[in-house]
Amino acid sequence: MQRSCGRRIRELGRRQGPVPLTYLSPGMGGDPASPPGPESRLPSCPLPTPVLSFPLRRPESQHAKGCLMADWKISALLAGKAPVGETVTVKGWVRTRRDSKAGLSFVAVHDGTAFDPIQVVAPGSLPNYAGEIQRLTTGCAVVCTGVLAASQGKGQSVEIQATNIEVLGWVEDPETYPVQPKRHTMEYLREIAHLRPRTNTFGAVARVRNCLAQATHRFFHENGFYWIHTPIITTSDAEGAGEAFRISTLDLANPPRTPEGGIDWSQDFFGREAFLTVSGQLNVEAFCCAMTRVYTFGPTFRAENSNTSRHLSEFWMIEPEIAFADLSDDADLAEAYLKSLFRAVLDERGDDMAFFAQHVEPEAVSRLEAFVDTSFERMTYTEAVDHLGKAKKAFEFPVKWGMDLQSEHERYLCEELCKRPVVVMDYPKEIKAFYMRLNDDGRTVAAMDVLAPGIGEIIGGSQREERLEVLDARITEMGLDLQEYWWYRDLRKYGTVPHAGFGLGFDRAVNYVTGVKNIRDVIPFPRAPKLAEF
RNA sequence: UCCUCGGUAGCUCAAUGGUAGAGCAUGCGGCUGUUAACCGCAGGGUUGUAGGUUCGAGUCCUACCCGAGGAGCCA
Repeated sequence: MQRSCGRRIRELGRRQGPVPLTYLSPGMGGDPASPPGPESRLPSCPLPTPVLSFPLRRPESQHAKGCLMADWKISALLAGKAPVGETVTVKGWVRTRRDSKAGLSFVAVHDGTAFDPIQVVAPGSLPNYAGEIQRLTTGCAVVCTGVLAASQGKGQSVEIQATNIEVLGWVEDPETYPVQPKRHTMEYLREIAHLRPRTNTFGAVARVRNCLAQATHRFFHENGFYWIHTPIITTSDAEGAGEAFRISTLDLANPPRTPEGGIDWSQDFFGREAFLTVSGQLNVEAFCCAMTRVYTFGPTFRAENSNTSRHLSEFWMIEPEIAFADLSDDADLAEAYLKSLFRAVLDERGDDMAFFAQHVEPEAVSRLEAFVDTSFERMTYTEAVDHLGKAKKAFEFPVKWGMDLQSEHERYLCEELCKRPVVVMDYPKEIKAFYMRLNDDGRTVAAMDVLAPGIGEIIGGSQREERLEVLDARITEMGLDLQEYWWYRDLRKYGTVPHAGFGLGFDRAVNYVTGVKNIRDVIPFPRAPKLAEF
């Protein structure tokens, strides 16, 4: 069933015709326009080589050149991609060293390509054994060459019988090297954000995060979406999505003034006030109303003084937008997308997920498996309020129609009442943004929140108001300036169509998948109030 | 930003208002195809910061800084 990349590209080029509102899972391939079957499956191209070198070199080609060694990814060696007896070289960092005075040392080396390190057996006969090998400590950078062998000990299938170990980088003061081969708290690791990628926990988080990002692009690509690079800098601060960071090149100590005494922004870099984006949605709607299926995936900035385990000042958001679609289509998309993400992690990062299940969150794997197999519960806001009113649980805040749901209410719905992800739809218009489509009842809008057990609101979305006169009324009603939205309103003047979309907090998705509780521990270098050291 | 709890060795944590300690890590020695190895010895401290109460403060009080949990804002 393996197919060449070239043939696959030709086949993709042939695809035409309508794309129905059904969603494929990444890796499953398949053309929705044709009946499902083996022929429609398009396996993704296998990664071409287990070696780490770039440009890519296969071990065989090196042999052909008379070279006896090749650089291997540790993940490939642990996966049995190299034959026992092969001479291999790995490059990485020491996790632990255990000595045997009988004349050998065991060095666990990791290179970030897999959760597990590989065991390098260093015999006492190495010329630098006493001088260097026995001085190796956690964190040293090494190049190890030797013969791949079936392990004599327990705990690993293969190991490297070293014939040469070169130490490239020493740890200059092992006593104060912050990463020790022991359990560290996440709070401590956060203070050494430049070194925490070397820990097994954060390495696993980084690989899972990458897997989710790749799976995101794969899902949208395979379903006919275009990735739109919406701007980071915006001149609109009235998007209703929270406080924005101002950007300016004016001299803060001595800014130009208007006659009235205010700051004269017309002399600033962009000739007007400018901010970091709080959402790419409004911009991506312009491309949606031209290209049908689009999405953004990039950083987003909020200047809120939020000190919680769920908020960052700089975070990554994914915002798909689909034309000729309503709220129900939007919910379908959210469900298909989330399931494809989690399926990818289960398929591709079993080693890391096993670690999370063992040490971080016992349910990490089982709840993802359940997630991809069960459909989301769906209910209207009005039904949700009903359920909450009948709940035997005592809430700190009373439930009343018209009020926004509190965290405790959302948790009850998905964790206790339904025990699965829940999509709550059709909220009172007073508590939602101006661009959400007014329902026929006149008092609710076509908004939805996806609530996931253990993480809360992971997706917020809506059908957009495509009727100009209704949109204008909502903008005015909420005290906003019509003129500020002139180009957004143009989209309704010229060939308007029903469309919908949502925003997924990417970092929150990583929280959910890994079971890591704090959002500051699933992003490489977190930014939050009073936190921008690295 | 609000409420609650916390900050002691490189890390994780003990210590009734009365001599600051353990495990791990590090160094040295011992032992072993080891598995966060194990055994022995050693070094390692302005108890978050600044004040205050007291004969005496890690411990009590005040302010500030930092962290955690919860809340608000939201993704």
